[in-house]
Amino acid sequence: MAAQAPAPKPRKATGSGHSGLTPLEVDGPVVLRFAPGPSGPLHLGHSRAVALNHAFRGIHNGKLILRLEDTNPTVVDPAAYDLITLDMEWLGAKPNEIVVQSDRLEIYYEDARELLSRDAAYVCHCDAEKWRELKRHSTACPCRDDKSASHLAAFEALFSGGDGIVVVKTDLESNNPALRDFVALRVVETSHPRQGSTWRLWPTYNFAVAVDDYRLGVTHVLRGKDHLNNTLCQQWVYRHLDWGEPQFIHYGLVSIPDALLKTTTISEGIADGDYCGWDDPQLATLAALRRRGYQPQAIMDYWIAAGVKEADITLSWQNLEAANRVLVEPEAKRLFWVPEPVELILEASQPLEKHAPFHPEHAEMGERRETVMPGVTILLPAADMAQLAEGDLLRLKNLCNCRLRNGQLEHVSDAPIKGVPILQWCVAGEPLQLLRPNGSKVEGIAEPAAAEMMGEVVQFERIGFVRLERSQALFLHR
RNA sequence: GGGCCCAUCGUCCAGCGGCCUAGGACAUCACCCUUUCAAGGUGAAGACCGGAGUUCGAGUCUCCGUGGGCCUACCA
Repeated sequence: MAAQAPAPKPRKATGSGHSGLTPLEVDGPVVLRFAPGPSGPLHLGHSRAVALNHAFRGIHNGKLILRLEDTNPTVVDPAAYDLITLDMEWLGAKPNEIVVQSDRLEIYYEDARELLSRDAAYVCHCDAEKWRELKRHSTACPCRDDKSASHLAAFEALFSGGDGIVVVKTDLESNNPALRDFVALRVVETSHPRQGSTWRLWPTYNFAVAVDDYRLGVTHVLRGKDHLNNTLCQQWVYRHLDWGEPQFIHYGLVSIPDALLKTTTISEGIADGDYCGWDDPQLATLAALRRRGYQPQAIMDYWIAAGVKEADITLSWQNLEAANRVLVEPEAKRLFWVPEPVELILEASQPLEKHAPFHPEHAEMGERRETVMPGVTILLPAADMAQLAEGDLLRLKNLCNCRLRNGQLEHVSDAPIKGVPILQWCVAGEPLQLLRPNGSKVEGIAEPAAAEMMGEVVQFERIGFVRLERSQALFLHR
């Protein structure tokens, strides 16, 4: 309910600071929608729309519809319906209702008939190129004002065969070429993953969106600025049909550096073996971020902080990482991981005890204990060892101080000594390959405790946060 | 070519005519702390795209310029 405000205050500010969002102008219940095309799972770019719509649903105790826009049978990925739903749930934005456009074709047909009978649309049989060319010069095609034929009859004929499109009349004179007459329905013979070949007449984006937003009772259309002209087109449908309009709100475009977001390119890359799947850690799909250990809350918070300004913005990975670090740091267990290990024998007169806390500030999280016997082989990072020379002192972290002599480690003492280089080490452990988002891989050995933490986000000391998987550690961020 | 939208520190946000000698977060730099190069503490550096106007007064309003983005599909 939105009944808290006696009068809907236009441009109400105040909202900055808390959730950060300025509440919507409301007059009754709020219905929002997130409307992706099911051509693949969601990526980081989509998550902004999810975050904003979800946040406003929360503020106004409204309803959020997930609308799957699958009116182009040629680009539908049947798996995407479930993947998208799952991604939304992961983000904590489970929709109240899911609608699929291909289930609603008859609704679009009905509204198309109404448009035709009101002379607000026409059936056109012209060549596509020619029609476009005429439009470019603000001139009507012969079909547009052909009163001799029944456009309604021509429309019905399209169901059984033949070519033709249904066009919504707008203003051909408009000096904005993007707004002159637009196609509402066209023939697509390709079989649809959900509908098969039951239908051959499919609505286009602008028409289906206008119909659905109205028919589903959407009160606030919140979407990117790239839809500015689409909104103008869609408003023609509202006017032709005497429909009340929802409130249209546009936020600026986001540019996401170093990220491949184009669904078709990704799926090609998967097919070619460049990526292991939608969750390949090199990608910026939500599946990939989830797999690497990103917390949904970090992503949601990031977008809420960005708000709904109309200025275009650039995503800062660093800032997103910082938001995630805040969430992950208090929970992540610390672990040694020795990259590209070199082997050295430990010389000691008695067994040594390792006591390493899982978290330096949370003793209650326990510690890693290990008894190290004299004579065992210690694994140390090759890069660190390269810095040391014969006779140097070094400290095996949380264990003891050693002197490097004759290719061996000579136990010297146990208490830490100021100024002595501290190295991570392990005796034996889990071979774990570190996989960075740029695709690079480093072999290494993690201490045995890692075996019990599969699936968890942990912090490899001096490396950064990673999420553990079977034989891999997926790099999250520093 | 045409149209639409936008313009404050590196990034994101705040600022809605005087409270701004422009504030915050993250990033950066320095120092402190530290058996992690994480976290934490202290401090520093860092922006109103340009030009006209309106006004007693402009980051805040108007116009022009410049820059950027998007749309101009029988894609979504």
